[in-house]
Amino acid sequence: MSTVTDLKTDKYESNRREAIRAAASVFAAKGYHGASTADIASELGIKQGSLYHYIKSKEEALYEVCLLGIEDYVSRMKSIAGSRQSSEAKLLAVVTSHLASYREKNEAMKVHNDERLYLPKERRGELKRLGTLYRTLLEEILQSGINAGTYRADIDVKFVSKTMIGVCNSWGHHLVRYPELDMFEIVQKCADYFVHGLIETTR
Amino acid sequence: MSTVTDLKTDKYESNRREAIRAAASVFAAKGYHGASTADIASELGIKQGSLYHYIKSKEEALYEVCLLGIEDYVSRMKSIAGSRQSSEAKLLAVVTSHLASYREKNEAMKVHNDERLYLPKERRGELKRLGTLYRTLLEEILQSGINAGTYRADIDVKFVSKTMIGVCNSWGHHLVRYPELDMFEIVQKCADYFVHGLIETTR
DNA sequence: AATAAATTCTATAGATCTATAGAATTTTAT
DNA sequence: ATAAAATTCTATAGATCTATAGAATTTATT
Repeated sequence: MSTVTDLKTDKYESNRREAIRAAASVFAAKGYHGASTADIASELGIKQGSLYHYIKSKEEALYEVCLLGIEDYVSRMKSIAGSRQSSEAKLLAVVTSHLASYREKNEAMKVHNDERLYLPKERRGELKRLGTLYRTLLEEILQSGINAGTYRADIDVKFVSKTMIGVCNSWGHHLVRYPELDMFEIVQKCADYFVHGLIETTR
Repeated sequence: MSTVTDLKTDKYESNRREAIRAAASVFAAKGYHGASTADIASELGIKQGSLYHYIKSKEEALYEVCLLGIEDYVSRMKSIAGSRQSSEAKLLAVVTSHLASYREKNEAMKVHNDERLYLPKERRGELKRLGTLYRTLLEEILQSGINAGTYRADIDVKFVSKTMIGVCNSWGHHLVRYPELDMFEIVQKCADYFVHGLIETTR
């Protein structure tokens, strides 16, 4: 009996997830305001009005997309941060995870970064919490690299972490827009560049 | 007589520029699709319909804003690239110019970066040309640094230039959003980080 | 097969929003 | 001061677009 109820619920939930993914795709392509609920419905092969069986409002859809975009990305960061590796290995893993996130669930990530500010402030609390958590964990990785003597003691970890996130998002956009780009090549170059910079040294 | 005509023309042109600037401000705050022509008119203190005395369409306004956003920014790059300084000095100047551009005409720059893809492709030719020119000039600066032995010979100049532009745009966004940020501090840190990276070296 | 529940559809109210036309007003030129 | 030109306004046609209500249809249960 409970099995029956669960099955029904599961189907609804799975349809709902489909709807959120369709919204992600449409928002990523046209922007939140440029996209219509008819576009989303059309992506799902249903009529505009039917969409409201799964979402309460267009804004709710945006919120769900943004959450989807950042959640698994933060959880990956958590497991990297908690792992036993060198700071350098962690950094490489972070960049890989960040760019892979764009490649795999690219639309939701993009929407999170480009459109979340269109949500009313009251609705951004959880997103902000997750974003800050992500950056804090990255800062800790950097700090431990400094403590280990691998990285320069005079770097501003907050500045560097924000810069790295900016770089990853920038390349993430390129990856979404140009599917022919080789993700691993970019990851490699980013990590190398983050660590060694431009300058010629005797290594 | 021609003076008279010129004066009139000048006034119209100056009003038109005002309208473009208002559009920049509104597009930056609400996004192209989220902003209405009524918003722009209201910023100017006129009625929605009156706006069309100065622009042919909302899309034309977006185009003009994007052009405004990138033009002077490219011309500054030209003069830096053509100047007689070391590659390192040029790089610092580029970052300064890029971020200052955000600080001064911040809205148009932001709109260029965030909204230009909403223009139909046919209308993006000139913008693309200017953007590519900018990147090419940056690549030349990097290459001359390599040739001079200052920078590592094994860096991918195209990759690095794109990354730098990404970083500048990312910090540009922060600068627009948080006016309390110290631009010169960020410029300094970016330049340092670009060149030296994270790694501890005996310098 | 009959009944209940879930899903989708149609139709629409009520707000937009862009662009235009022509009238009213303000500014400039004679 | 009068005429001409430029600017702004009002009003509106014609397209949107979101969200809802209730009917029709499909799917699941007994």
